Amino acid sequence: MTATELPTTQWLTGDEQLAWRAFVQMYTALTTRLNRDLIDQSNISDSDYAVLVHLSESPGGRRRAFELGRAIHWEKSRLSHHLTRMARRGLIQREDCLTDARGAFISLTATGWSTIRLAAPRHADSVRRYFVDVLSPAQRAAIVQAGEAVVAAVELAEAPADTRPLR
Amino acid sequence: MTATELPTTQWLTGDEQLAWRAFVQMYTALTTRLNRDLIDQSNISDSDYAVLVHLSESPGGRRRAFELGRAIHWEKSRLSHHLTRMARRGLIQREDCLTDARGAFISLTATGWSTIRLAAPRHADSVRRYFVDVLSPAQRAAIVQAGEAVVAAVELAEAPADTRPLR
DNA sequence: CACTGATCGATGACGCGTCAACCAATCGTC
DNA sequence: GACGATTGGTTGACGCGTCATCGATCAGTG
Repeated sequence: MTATELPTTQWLTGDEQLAWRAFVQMYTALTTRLNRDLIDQSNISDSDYAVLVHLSESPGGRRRAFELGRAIHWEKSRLSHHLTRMARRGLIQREDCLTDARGAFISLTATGWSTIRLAAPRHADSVRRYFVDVLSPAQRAAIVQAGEAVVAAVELAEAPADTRPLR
Repeated sequence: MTATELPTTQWLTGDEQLAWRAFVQMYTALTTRLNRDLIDQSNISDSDYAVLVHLSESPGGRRRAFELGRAIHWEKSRLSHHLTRMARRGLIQREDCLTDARGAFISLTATGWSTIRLAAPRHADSVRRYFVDVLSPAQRAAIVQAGEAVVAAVELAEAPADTRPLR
């Protein structure tokens, strides 16, 4: 939802602004639409989806909470809250970890399994419909490269100063 | 935050998946980072920023609430809630509309003005640093075109069925 | 003028995400 | 093996976004 820049304030040049606005519009349209499809078709949010997919690809549909958190880049408190809500809806359950008494395993319930199995292909259809199918191979390639460059720039900024090359 | 697809479940082909994941990673990295910069540097969220920018570019720093909502694509209830919070922080204020007794004008306060004037150039720097400067002109052009295609596809799905071409 | 329907906006309830604080267990070091 | 630091995880408070509902006003029609 980051700010739609508006044309009259030229903090960015015309070209730069055009690209930035296109990008913002693209991802807002895309994410709101995909989330809407997910809710309408499968009654889960995109956050639920991320958790379910990751668990469904873990051995036994089961994984340590902290691993899950790392995999989907959520902080532990957000994860804990969300798991509580998903458990309440019967999608996942918590289990004790025998080898580390602090830890918890998160595992899919039968409901969780059937939910993700129904949701995944529908979601893939949506992704194809609004994204993959409307882009040329060249455009997709450009996005892959752009993604690498942007992620690298952001990670550079996030690295602590002493591990970062001078500039 | 829409779901990170994971490699082992091939609902999308390798190439498709690559592009989709690159896109998701790009916008999550970008939006969280930009929002963080905005909060750290200017003590406002990206939502605040969108409102402030739009008002600052309206005549007299003043605009009808519903126009504001349309411009930034917010539903009226979200807007109303957010304006309440921004008013509480002294960034904006509500004024009566003389020509339409239902309506409200939203206007920047002095604090709102100074906030956006400080925030905008810093935000532009961030956009340049993480996005504009790391992309080639060709990549930017590809993003502009991709954005148009995606937005068109989404809007097509959102148009009511009877205004939509058969397929 | 009266009626109907649409529009502008606010509100309450509720799920979500962040922050700060906390507890318990584990690891590293001496 | 004791002790401080780190790690895994939960909780409560609070701001945010969505939904449903509501009140008030306006516009169009007869």
